[in-house]
Amino acid sequence: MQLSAFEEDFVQHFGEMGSRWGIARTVGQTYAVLFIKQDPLCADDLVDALGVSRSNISMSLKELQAWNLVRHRNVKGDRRDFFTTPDDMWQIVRTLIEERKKREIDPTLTKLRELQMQEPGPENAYAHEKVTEMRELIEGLTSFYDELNQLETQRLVALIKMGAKLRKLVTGTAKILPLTSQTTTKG
Amino acid sequence: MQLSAFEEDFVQHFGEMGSRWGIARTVGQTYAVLFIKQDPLCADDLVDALGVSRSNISMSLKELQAWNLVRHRNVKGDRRDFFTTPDDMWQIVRTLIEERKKREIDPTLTKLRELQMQEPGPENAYAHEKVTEMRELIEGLTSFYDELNQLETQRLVALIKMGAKLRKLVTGTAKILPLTSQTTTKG
DNA sequence: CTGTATTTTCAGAATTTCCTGAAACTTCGG
DNA sequence: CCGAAGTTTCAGGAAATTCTGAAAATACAG
Repeated sequence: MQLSAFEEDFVQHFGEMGSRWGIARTVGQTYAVLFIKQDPLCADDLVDALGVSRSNISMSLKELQAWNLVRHRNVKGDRRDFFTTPDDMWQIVRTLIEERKKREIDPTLTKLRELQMQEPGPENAYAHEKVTEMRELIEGLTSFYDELNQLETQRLVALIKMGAKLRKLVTGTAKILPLTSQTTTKG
Repeated sequence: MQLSAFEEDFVQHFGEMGSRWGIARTVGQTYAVLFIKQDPLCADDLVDALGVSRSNISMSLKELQAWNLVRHRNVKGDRRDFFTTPDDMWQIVRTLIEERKKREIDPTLTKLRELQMQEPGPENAYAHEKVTEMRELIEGLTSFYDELNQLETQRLVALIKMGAKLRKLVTGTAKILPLTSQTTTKG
């Protein structure tokens, strides 16, 4: 399972970006190989393509499976496990955002809510207020995300393709949404 | 510059989340202290509050400044530098997204475009196609982001506050956007 | 220019994260 | 039940990242 120069370049990039994306080098490369190759691959194909240890591939695949980013396919008459990436790229985008939200945002939201339960002594009045402000902002953003996420992919694609029209639509909604809720936007 | 138990809890959380957010522990904590304290603080206040070295604070502040997440304020009659976080939380959100886009998405978009410049040999036909698919998806998403980002904060807040209404609005737009562009949504 | 207060730099120590190889485990045909 | 093919686990080594302390740089009053 040798990679062409073209594929190699693509795969290397995913390895290098790994640390910025919060995943290990090999995890990124493993995903990249599965993405760019049409046929399902088994673990040994990946060892061969990436030149890393068998156990590293095993753990990387496990992590990708935990993130729902690879699929497991049994090939009849072959005992080995074969893997691919899901075909629907939009599903991949949804999964990525969902997983990042789970890891990067939800724990903080939980902590902020927990902090807010406490009765603030007078010394913490300001801090308490800032925690509220941050919590409300994050809650607003995540509800917005939840709304978008509920749209079927077709509509989401349409919305995203709107481009410049979107701004006009929202601006044109001024009558429906005349910014009356300014009491809460003290910033 | 002692922190109250409440503040300490908040600051610790930002330290712990740091690695998930792709920033160093001290950078996260430094930001958290500046965020939760009303008055501008100098480097020594931060050393005191966090119990880390002076040089670590210096580098963390430098990094936060590079990200435009802290402001630098000169206090008259005091030679030291004082720092705060910007008041407008929405500006902070915009900055965070912008910086992450710059670090996590733009390099990949550049790489995908670069790969696409190459004439694909027949062996790379599939890979070339997948690169195109990924590039188009990312370009679509980033244009959508650019559109939202051009909205003034007030309108953005209004949009985000719409909640459930948003879905109806977009769905109601079906006549304006009757999903005619299905030729491109082969997924 | 000198002396003092403050900030920055950077080599290497400390810590964390990632990867490997050996061993254990699982699955399945015979 | 045995053996072979395949997979997973995990302790410890390798690599990368973060932090520290000492020294250098900067800023400024006198």
